[in-house]
Amino acid sequence: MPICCRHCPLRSLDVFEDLDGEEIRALERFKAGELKIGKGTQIMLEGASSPQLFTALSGQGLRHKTLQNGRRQVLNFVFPGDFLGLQAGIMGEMKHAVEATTDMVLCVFDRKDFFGFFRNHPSRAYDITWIAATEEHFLGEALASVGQLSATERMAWAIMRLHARAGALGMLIGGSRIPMPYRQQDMADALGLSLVHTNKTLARLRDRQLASWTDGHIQITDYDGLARLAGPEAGEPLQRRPLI
Amino acid sequence: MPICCRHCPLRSLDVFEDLDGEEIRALERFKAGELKIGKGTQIMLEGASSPQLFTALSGQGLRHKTLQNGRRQVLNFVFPGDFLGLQAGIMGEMKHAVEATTDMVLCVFDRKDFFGFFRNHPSRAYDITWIAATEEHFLGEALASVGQLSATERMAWAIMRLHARAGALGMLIGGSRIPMPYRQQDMADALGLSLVHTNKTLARLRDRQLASWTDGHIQITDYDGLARLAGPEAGEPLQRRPLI
DNA sequence: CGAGTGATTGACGCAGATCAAGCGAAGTGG
DNA sequence: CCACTTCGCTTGATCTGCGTCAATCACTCG
Repeated sequence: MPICCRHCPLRSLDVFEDLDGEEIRALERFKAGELKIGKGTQIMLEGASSPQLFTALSGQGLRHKTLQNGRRQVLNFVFPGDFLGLQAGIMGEMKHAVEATTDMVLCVFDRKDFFGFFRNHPSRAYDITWIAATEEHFLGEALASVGQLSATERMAWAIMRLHARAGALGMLIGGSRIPMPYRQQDMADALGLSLVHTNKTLARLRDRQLASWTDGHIQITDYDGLARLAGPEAGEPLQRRPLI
Repeated sequence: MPICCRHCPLRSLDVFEDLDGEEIRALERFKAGELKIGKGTQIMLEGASSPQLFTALSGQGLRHKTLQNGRRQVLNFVFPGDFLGLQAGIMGEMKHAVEATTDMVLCVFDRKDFFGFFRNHPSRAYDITWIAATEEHFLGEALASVGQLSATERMAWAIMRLHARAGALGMLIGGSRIPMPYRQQDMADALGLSLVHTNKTLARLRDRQLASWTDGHIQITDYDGLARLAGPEAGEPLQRRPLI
């Protein structure tokens, strides 16, 4: 019943690197199963040492961490193909929580097999390091955005990134409509803005005919205008990347 | 003339994991040389594919990225033991710049040997992934600080982190005096604050007898008070970590 | 001694936070 | 099936933390 990795619908996408037959078989041996979860489910808790690692196969979610003062920082949005739990696998404990915002299907791996897999498959180990380095790069960009851009620019940056990611996964509707199964509060917590100001910033983007967020989707109406606000880096297409 | 890894003065510190003789010899073979650079030198440029990777042996520096609008985000401060250039090694191109703020000595590795080293030494590969995951974790914390904390709290957080890092490396003077070879502008760019407000925030910390930054050093005068501002996570001691 | 760099301090203005109220859609339980 | 609650979005009014501008001071260096 679980999808065999060789028939994984994600792997046929251009963004994901190809693997040869032997490599795929190794992955299938590593794979422990598949998990369907409902929207709103907590996938991993902050501070927990999850016994399992996951790859998102379908659905969306978000990574976030909660501070002592009750405030919350959204670190990233989770899309299909994302590898979840690397910190638990490597460092022994999750440093942020992961939660599903739609129903999701996850590919499950056992943490106890992780080190062996890493050791016996150096190319996959390299891929995992690539993923960690890329995640690090993303957080650096996010930090620069939150630290140095205005609310409007941050929002444009976030929309550009979401557009690039959704585009690479073939999730865009009509080329410019991005699935957004999140609340404005989630976006606010991602960009370090208040909910109210997030709402008003979105209203301004709508008035300026740049993009509008309605009904669970963001519709981009002026890509170049957004890109000008967001800075050049935000528009770059995603690099081809490994899929574990 | 270069220090042999087996006599590396850093490795005898408690924060760094031990390696057995064979592992050390492998590191020595990977090591291409040593580099002394003067303060102010650019070690790696944003966007460049550095032919070399480094480990900081002594001195301090900073990682930063520059935005299109001319503003700058400092991602992290560089301390001895830090591995520099992972992104160039893995992703082919640095996503941020690294610059020395004091004279530094760097341990040099050739990028062309990197993949082979990674493949032939799975434990080292694991260590490198550990480093990437830890760096990711740090950036997540930094993002949460910049996104959700007030100027005073951010400053307290930064000082706590610097204290922990300097302490683990035995760089503290009298247990609470942290070497700070940076300008207030650097701290401002790290915390997403203006220079003026950074200065005023420091003045407030000084008035409240929490910490004072003078003469290239931060003196902590009320550790618990700072910790209360910064949040519990900031005070945690550093995990033991690999040294490449 | 003049020029440059970094720290410091005051005055002022604004982007964005906070407070408050209202709205529609979607439960939900009696 | 209809009150009643809850949740998320929207909008206006007000407040404030922090940015910006500007001037001064202390040091260092050629």
